[in-house]
Amino acid sequence: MRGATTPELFDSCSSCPIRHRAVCARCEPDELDQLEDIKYYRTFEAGQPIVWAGDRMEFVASVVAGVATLTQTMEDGRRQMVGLLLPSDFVGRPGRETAKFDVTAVNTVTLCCFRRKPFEHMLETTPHVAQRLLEMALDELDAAREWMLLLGRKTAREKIASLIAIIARRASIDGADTTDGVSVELPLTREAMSDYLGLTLETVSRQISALKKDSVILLDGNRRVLIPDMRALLDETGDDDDGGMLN
Amino acid sequence: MRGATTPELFDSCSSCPIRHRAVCARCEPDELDQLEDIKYYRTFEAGQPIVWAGDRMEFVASVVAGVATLTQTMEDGRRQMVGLLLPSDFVGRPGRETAKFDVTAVNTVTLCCFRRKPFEHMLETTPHVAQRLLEMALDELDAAREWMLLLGRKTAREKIASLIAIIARRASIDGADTTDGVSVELPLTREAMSDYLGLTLETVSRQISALKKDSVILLDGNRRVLIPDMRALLDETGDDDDGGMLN
DNA sequence: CCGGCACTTTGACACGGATCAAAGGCCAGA
DNA sequence: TCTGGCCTTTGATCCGTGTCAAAGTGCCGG
Repeated sequence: MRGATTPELFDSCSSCPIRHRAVCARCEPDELDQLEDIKYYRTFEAGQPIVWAGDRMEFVASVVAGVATLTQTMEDGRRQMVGLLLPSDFVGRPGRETAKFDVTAVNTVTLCCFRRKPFEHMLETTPHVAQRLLEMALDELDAAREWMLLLGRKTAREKIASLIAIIARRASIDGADTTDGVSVELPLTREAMSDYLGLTLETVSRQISALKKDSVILLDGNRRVLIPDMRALLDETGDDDDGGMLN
Repeated sequence: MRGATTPELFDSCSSCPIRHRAVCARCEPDELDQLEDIKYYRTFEAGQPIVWAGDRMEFVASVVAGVATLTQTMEDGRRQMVGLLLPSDFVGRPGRETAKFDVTAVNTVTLCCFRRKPFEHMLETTPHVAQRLLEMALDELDAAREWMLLLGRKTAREKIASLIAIIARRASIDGADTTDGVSVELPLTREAMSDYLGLTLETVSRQISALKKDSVILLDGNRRVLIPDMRALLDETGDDDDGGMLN
């Protein structure tokens, strides 16, 4: 998941065709050449599996465009999302032979893939890549821990409010005007939201309706959400801070 | 949290007084000198707070002995454990000024602390330390994701069985005989278990009683658990694999 | 324009776990 | 040995969310 990384890093390496934080920030030209040799792009359509848990992983990758999910499934079909991958997020784990989770495209996804073995080699020889990856992994760990609080202790209503707040925050990273009403496109179906939140899709639907009835949110179609008052939404999340949404 | 790191790494640097994976494996003598300068030990008694969320963090640390927890608390008192820290686990985050979670000693805890600023400096100049920390962070991320499945989708009974299995696995890393019955000391109170699992302590108690009634576990006092048949316990966890418990 | 399909909403009811309450162990200190 | 406090167990009841069912909505292709 994308954490609180500085936008400058993202753009600091404009000569790199990847233009991607994970491997691009602070890259030297010869390192970029090295990357060029081992990288390739792949595109996946909405709903398509990217990897299945247990598959052999030949690559690690960066999400360039689109949204993908990381999920775990139990034998009887119970499913839990454990990662939501947005552009700039990293897929795969250096040093791991077989995937541990299912990765699925939510909409059209473009990945910038790196062959795993050479990428691992580069990790060992190019210190700042390991440092950058460490930073990203720690951001994800923080996000995972917030998510654990949500899963373990929040009510269905708080979960929905939190999810909308999380998506709104990410969508408005480059500071869209927050003063009077924010509009967000939910990239997920009700079912995917339920997998994220540890609920059923019926409960998700009911709680969204309830928040609408109470004018905390407005719906435009059933994917676009209008937030008339961000403060009011944040009050519904159960969090004591604003998650960096307010000034 | 401790992941599937090789025991060799732990012992590979016997000259290092820290004898600790995070910073010790593959250390060169001069790097060890550098570490010596910035390290100090601290001990905390059972129940004592180690840091509060929001506190300024002057150090990062390794757990040398004892058990500590990472928890988040909501305004109304709802609490969720988000990390269980055992010996060799890492505390704190390089680059972070203020703690994000409460850290509490469960029993007597000894930390090997490193002053944060110099440690961060060493991270930048000593590549293999960043690589090692990356590996540890990714292990923790995997553990956090398993935990998310537990919190979001497992029943109370499955949660309890999973927790006992997790503790049993860690306790018997150096291959205690698994063939006929394993005995594990639970380091946590029922309340701490409930914080781990996203349950109430009453439910924890009831489900432990139920597993006992069904002879999946036996109790010796109420902290020591005997597992007559590991396979039977693992069947109760809802997981499809054995989590590396069986041969 | 219509039909079909996937997604969503709403309703009725069931059930697992929370809540409230009280009693039972266990250990440290007097 | 007795006492007080903390942890744990057990019981009764309640409520939030899951489950099952059916109807509504919107979109794409024919």
